[in-house]
Amino acid sequence: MEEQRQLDEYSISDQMLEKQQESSELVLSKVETERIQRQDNPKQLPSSYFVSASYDGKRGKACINLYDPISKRIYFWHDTSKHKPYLLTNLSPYELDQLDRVKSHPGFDHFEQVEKFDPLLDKMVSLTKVVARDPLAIGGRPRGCLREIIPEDHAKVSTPEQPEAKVWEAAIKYYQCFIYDSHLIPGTSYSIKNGELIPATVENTENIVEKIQTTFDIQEGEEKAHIEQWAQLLEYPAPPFRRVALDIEVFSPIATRVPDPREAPYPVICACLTSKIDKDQVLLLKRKGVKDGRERLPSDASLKFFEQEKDLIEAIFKALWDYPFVITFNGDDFDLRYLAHRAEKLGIPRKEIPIEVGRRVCLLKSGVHIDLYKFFYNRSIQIYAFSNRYRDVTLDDVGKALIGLAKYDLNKPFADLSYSELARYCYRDSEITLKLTSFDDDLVLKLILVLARISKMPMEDVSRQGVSRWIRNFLHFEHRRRNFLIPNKADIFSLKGKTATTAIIKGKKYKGAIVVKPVPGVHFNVAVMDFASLYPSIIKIWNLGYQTILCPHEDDKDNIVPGTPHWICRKYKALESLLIGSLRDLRVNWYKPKSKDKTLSADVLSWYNIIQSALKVILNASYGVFGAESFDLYCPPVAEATAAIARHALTLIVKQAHDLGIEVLYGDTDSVFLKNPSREQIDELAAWSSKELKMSLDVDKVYRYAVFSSRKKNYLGIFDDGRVDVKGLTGKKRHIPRFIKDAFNQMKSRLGKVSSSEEFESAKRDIKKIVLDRYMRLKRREWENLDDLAFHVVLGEAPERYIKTTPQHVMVARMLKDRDIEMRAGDLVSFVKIKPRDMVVRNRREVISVMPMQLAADSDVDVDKYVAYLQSTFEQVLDALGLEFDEIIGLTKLERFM
DNA sequence: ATCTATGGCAAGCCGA
DNA sequence: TCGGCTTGCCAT
Repeated sequence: MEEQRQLDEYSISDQMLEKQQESSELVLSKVETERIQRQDNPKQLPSSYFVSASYDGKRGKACINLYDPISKRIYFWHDTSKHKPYLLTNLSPYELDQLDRVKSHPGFDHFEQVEKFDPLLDKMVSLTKVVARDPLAIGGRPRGCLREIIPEDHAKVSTPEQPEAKVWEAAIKYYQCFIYDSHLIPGTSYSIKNGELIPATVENTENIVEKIQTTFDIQEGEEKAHIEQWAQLLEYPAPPFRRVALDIEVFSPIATRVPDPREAPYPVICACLTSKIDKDQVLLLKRKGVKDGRERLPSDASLKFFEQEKDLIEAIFKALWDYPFVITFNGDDFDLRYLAHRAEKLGIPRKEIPIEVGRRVCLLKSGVHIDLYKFFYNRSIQIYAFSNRYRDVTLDDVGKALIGLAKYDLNKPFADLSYSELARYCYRDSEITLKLTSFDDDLVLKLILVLARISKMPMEDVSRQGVSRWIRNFLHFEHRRRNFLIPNKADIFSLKGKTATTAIIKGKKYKGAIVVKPVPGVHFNVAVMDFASLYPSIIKIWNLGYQTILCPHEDDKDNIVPGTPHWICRKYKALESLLIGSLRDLRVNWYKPKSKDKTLSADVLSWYNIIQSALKVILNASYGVFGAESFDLYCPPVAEATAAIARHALTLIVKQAHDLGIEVLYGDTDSVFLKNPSREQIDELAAWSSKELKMSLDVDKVYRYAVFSSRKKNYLGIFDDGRVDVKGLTGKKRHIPRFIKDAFNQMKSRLGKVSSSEEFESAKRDIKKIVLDRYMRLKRREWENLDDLAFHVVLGEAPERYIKTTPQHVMVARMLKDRDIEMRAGDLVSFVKIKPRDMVVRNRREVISVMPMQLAADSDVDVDKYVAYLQSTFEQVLDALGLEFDEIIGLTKLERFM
């Protein structure tokens, strides 16, 4: 059966390929029509991945995109049930009847009475479900939708003593609503049998889930059931993704300016489509006066010239119709948007354009578009999935950091490039884009797939939206599954919005973590113990959630969170606690250890590593979202309680360590640094933590020695193998000039070679030499390259938005603007420090002490400023080593006199 | 339209 | 001149 089906699929796709190859022009629409018909609502479909969802306005139905990993095609399935968009309201059908604009609303369908459990009020409530024919009738339009009409109109007809009309669940995207109500899980497989969608199961998965279950035998009831459900999702295999990466280049008369994609005023001059499986395509537009050039393309790419831009674009579109996954870097805002508008301008009919242009996104009509810029821009992804390995979210920087592939350097504008130079440049971009999805066994796409499963979101959304949306959506899913009313943000806040602690930082909502003052000096044999996943553990163990904190039960008011007046419910388990807690357990007790288990095959290891990093990303954000106003279940006391319990736990651990006779050198939030502890002491402390705090405290790392100054969040830790952890020191910050950073790194590697206190003396001598050498080179103005002295600071905002002060990098941006170089929020500004001088900047006289790199000369440099930087950078470490900067350089002054 | 949190350090601006 | 405030970058 299986084989037969495969053959059929392949023969169909082969035929199609041939057809397309026969004549590349005009046939497109015919072929496409045929294909779309075949793709649309097949009566039968073997197990295929639910990758995306949308609302089909023409049919008034939710539409699911299914990716068949065998034929490697996308198929569409439309909802066959009577599911419709709706909202909930406290008005009865009778009351709603009085509101003219409701029943006469063109999108209105009918009323239903429903019972839901309200987690805020802790009781069942009777509500009316107002069902509509299309989602826009519920909300989404600027005016005149039901979610606004109901409260507005009711206020007009009701008496003051009547309760006001409220609506719930009225701002949920329709396809999400459909996913929740139908219990569909994006990222997993479904087959179609006789037109109906059926969940698919994989036998092998079941076995592993069983194994996981036995690991968690200690857990009981609900918790265990959830662990099992998550495990089932996560163990489910991932398909091979058939994909193409696209990059285009557009002509621009002004070299520094990228044409506006909404206008699409100039021709597309080059496009590259890279898949590495099919033949890569380089498409070039013939233009007058352009040289061929000599640069060579990889032999597996095919080069094609077009006389007409329209033909070139149609060739791109052919691929966009064909591939189930299309990868771009900034395609939402540029490539796809430009192509769509340009195509329209050239008279290509709308229905032959494969792109759906949205306000902020560009989606594909027959596939999934992943814009890697959006994905890598996500701070949680940047920090927790890729440990800050890339700094700027540019193709060049991300490419260099993750796959070691940089963009081609261009030293002239596009207009001056030969065909081969242009092709090589564009091809490299598409190559980087593709490889960013394929490295480490398709890590990025699999990560997106796993996140789609957890969050219950389509792959497109999960790759574009932030972690707070992911968390919100799986909580929404759970609410619907249990017939819980999803509360309004305002209601949570008015009932449970007040925090009771004062933050140390001005302007913050509540008090955060503790940092233990470090013991300055050099300490040998330092063990760092930390709580595994502290905040998620607290949320789990203390049953935190908007429902359970400050609950309405009198007899729970004595169940107090230490350090706060808040109390916690004992009667119900909070959904947040349950879901975040079970994800935590799975990561800590299964996926994290398994991802390091050498007995597993490479495939399984890499898959487990993907899962554990997906969990890490979610868990690390899971506390913060409760303190984020943008989060739909915003509940500051939950965040506050989490932080308070963490302070409590850390304080107790520090005290307990002390009682066990261990010296605590330092601690931050969830960690304690222990000086030369014995095995027994470590075990005792860990045992005490499990018993008294119900949290596991493990040895995270051991330093051969650590160097502390008196500053918090500032230290060096040297591992046994000579690697050096540098935390918080100025020498590692990215805005510091390379000239200083280099010296700092020399010191760092020298410290890595020290293995005993006896060896310190010679290391100190070398370090003195390093510092002195830098100092002398500065004084003698002996730097190799002015760039080495550049500071690099990111503009947090647009230059004109700095009102209160004018920081140096902003001054630099303004100086550049006078020379027509525009700097925007997020740009990195590079400058050197100079002796103060008067200058006119933006028509104002200013005293400036900085100079943009573009304008600076060696003679401008204020050497003493750099000496001061050298001093402050090194003092953070010299302090602890018993060295003095002044002495190091003072010595030479004497010597010079002698 | 977009958005997890707070704590800590260094530098520089700017008004008292 | 001092000290509060703003800014950016980092730790967790």
